[in-house]
Amino acid sequence: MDVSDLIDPLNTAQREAVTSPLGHALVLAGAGSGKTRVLTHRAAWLVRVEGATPYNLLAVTFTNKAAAEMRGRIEQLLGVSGSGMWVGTFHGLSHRLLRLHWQEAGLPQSFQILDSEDQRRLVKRVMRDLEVDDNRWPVRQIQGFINARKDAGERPDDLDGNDPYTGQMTQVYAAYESACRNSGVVDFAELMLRTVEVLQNHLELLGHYRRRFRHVLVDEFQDTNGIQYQWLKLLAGPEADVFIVGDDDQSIYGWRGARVENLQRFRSDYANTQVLRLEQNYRSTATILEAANTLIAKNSDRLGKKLWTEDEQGEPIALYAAFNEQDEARFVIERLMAWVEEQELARSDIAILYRSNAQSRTFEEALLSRRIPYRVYGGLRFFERAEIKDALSYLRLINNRDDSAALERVINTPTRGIGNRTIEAIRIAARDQNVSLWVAAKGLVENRGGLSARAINSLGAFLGLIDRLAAETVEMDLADQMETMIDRSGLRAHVGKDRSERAQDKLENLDELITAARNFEQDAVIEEGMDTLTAFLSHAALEAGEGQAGAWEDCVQLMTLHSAKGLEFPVVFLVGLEEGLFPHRMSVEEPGRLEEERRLAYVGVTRARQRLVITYAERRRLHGRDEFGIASRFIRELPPELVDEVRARFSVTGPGIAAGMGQDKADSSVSEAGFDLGARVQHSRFGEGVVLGCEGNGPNARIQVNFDAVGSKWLVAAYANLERV
DNA sequence: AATCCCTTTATTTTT
DNA sequence: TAAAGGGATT
Repeated sequence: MDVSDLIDPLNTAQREAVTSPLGHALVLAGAGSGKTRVLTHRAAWLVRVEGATPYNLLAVTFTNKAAAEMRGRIEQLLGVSGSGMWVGTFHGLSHRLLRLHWQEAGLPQSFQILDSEDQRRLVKRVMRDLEVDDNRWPVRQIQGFINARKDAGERPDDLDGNDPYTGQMTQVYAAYESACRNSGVVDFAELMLRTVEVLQNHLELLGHYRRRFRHVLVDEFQDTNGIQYQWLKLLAGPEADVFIVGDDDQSIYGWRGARVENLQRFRSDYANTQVLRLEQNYRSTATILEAANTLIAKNSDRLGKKLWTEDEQGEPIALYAAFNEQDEARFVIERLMAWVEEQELARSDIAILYRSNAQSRTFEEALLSRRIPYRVYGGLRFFERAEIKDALSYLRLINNRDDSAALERVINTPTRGIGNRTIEAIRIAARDQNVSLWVAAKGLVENRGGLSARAINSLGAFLGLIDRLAAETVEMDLADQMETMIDRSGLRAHVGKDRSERAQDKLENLDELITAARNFEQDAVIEEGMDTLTAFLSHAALEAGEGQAGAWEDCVQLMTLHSAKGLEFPVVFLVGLEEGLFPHRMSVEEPGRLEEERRLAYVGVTRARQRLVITYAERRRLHGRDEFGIASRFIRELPPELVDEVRARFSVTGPGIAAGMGQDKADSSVSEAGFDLGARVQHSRFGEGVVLGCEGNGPNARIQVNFDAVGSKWLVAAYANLERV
């Protein structure tokens, strides 16, 4: 049997992991050590050498993107495609299981999935019903509580609500649950919890899956939470071999319930776990790697791992202390422009990484003004847009009239004379009779009870419209159904009336949705027992799509450190390394959270392949006021000999006097040798220009001047003989 | 139903 | 600062 294609591309440690004897294995895989390759090759190895079939595999990850990549690579190695392999995200696989066993799970056959926004709205509505003051009890906080409880596997009955806080939270939790039940909807956490419960309560199902899944593989294990761990433990029965890959140093989601301890716990729960380490890094230069190692060594409680590379030393890490955030952006962009030109780098080879989203703005403005294409990751995703969710809500109602979350969303969108009072009356009726909003509304119309004739009319018209459209579109294919709903509900006209410049975008989004439906119908493999509409709605909730179109253009990449995990770039700018910003002020108090920030810095550093530039601003406009920043402790924790400081202040009188920029003239001081950034200067040969920046100090200081006539030039300050104009 | 004005708040995010 | 959400106003 020839397995050279599985084995040859691997190094010794990777090979040892891939070919390890059956049994449990924990692979501690450092950044850039080829963990996805190990995982996929292991899966293929199990089938091609150990006699497993794809049917015996369960492979789990966190994101749709990672799952798709994993599936693709495994299928490629096995030479099969479209197999019945269970490869997917925790939520996707749970969803699949619940669709197959909806009866055992106590769900309606066409149950729908609430995304976070739907969930928040529903929690809020429940709170109104219970008359819980949302000033004292912020909705988001309660939503967080509910999800945290579910992630820990706890139902309201499991909670001890003796103290007022837990008592109040639990009351809302319980009411929220019953609202979900009445509507036939589940939230993301519920997908996990309900799956665990079905398996616990139906041993025949559990036995079936345990007999099937002889080999369980899990990626990014450090990101698992309590319920996901339970889920795995259930599905991977005593007969199964479990192969997990993770990196405790890249655990950056503790704040949303991820438990790094699960790595340790796995080792003690699964006897004879073989622990393997992947420490050879194929991504970064020795300099970058050494910096990363030194930084992460400051954390305690590590499982221990030290990355090494055969790569060359590479360039030192550049550090730039900017005057303020604009100067920071200016520096980053000039530097990246120079590299794109000189080294013929693609713009997409360059990433600007920051701690928080708000920091992207300054960079966007600077990039925009120089007409450099860029792409910001994150933000609103396609299926999360308001007009898209409105359209989907009409379909949800067609699918299931009791979906109160959907009804509430569209009952007066577009406005059709059903105001707050009417909706409130429906809610009260629904609550009193413990029925869905749809049933309550129907009752009100039939009994003509308690509402003005006008309200009854409007409401009756709405109910009739939905019923009629449902009947008329039942035979249509999904895309036609979608189009009919968008048009006949009046949504398209409503969206088109939006007299902001966004109306056009929104209309295009609606068309895009119809196209998405058409493509889905053609391409998607639909689970047994699910109709196309249900499948599409689930797909929309589980896979919210990309944030921005236009990804094909060669763009500079802007994203948070969190979203950069798993990616790599030849050039990385790590910006805003100031105390209070990174590490964030909200994380510096507790040692545990500070360590997570440090891991985040580690993730950032290890994204870079060839060049890493770190910047911070000595002054930054934050929440409308000027804040003075000091360099992040993470900068000090890097080995100084690997860091090359690019000096922007070129005062000869010593450090500490920063030349101010534009906005704050009163505060700017100019040293004898120096010029303000932005100052107009005169050169004997090049004429007049504007000072853009400078590097170095003393006699070696170089000044960059953008001359009106000849453009930007670097000049040695000592010889330039610049005169202020 | 739309508009205005006030208050509040400002990490990280996938499913 | 600025954006978003809520309440009151028109």
